[in-house]
Amino acid sequence: MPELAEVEYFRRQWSAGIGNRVMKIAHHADKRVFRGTDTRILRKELAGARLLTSEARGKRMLFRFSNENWLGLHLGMSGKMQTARPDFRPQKHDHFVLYQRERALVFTDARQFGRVQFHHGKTAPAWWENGVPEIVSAKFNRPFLDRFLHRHRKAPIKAVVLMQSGFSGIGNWMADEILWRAQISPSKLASKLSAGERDELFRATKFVARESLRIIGPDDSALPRTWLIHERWRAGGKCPRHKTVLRRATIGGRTTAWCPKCQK
DNA sequence: ACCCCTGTTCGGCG
DNA sequence: CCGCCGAACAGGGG
Repeated sequence: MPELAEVEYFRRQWSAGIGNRVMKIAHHADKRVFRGTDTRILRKELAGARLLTSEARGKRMLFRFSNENWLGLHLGMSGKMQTARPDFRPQKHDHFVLYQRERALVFTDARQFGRVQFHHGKTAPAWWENGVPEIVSAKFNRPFLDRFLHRHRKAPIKAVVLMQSGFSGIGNWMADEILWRAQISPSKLASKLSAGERDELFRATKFVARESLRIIGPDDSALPRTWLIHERWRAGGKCPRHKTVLRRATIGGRTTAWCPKCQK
């Protein structure tokens, strides 16, 4: 589930712990979510540290703790976060739990495509500063979009919209939503978009990102019924505009749903 | 049993 | 060297 909006939702699930100290940590050290991270150091440094702030950029999250400690989280395909009672007992897929006096901050990820990273230092870790603009920021503008489309001109637009180096936080369902709204066929090469289509792509990208972030919840149930997301996985799913049956194919390596009538 | 999956990385290849 | 593509990762669900 986790794309930009869900990531933001899950990030906030830990906000109740801000200002509070970590008393104890539970984790499954040998699990893939800790690849590249020394969990002994993570445990040692975070124990006793206070959670200060958190931020999300695209699908990535950064949690800042006292004593110059930083925790990076990525939810992968199946990651979730929650705040639980302080006597929370981790189950099989609860790979990382920070216990505070009054609650437990839980990171769960069955498929383990997600990731837990740790950094100790005065400033945010190097991997946090990747230079990719947030979609809702002014830095994601037409010149940036046009340059990005040109650089990836030989790829189908669906694949381009999935690239985190340009469309920070956009995943499969948001990409389909954006292209449907912009009325662009997902298989069209980036170089083939007209100026008008680039305009629509820009507007749709901003709109879907902003609206999703505003409406955020643990799933898609709060999103408007007029959005494509409610139809895209259903057998016989129809275009919300004029009820044409949606088409499906693998494009850019991912299952893609689109309306053959309005997306050209 | 078999197939599918809202993500990312890596090696092959053009 | 650049960049696209498919495979691999791991587990749950239809």
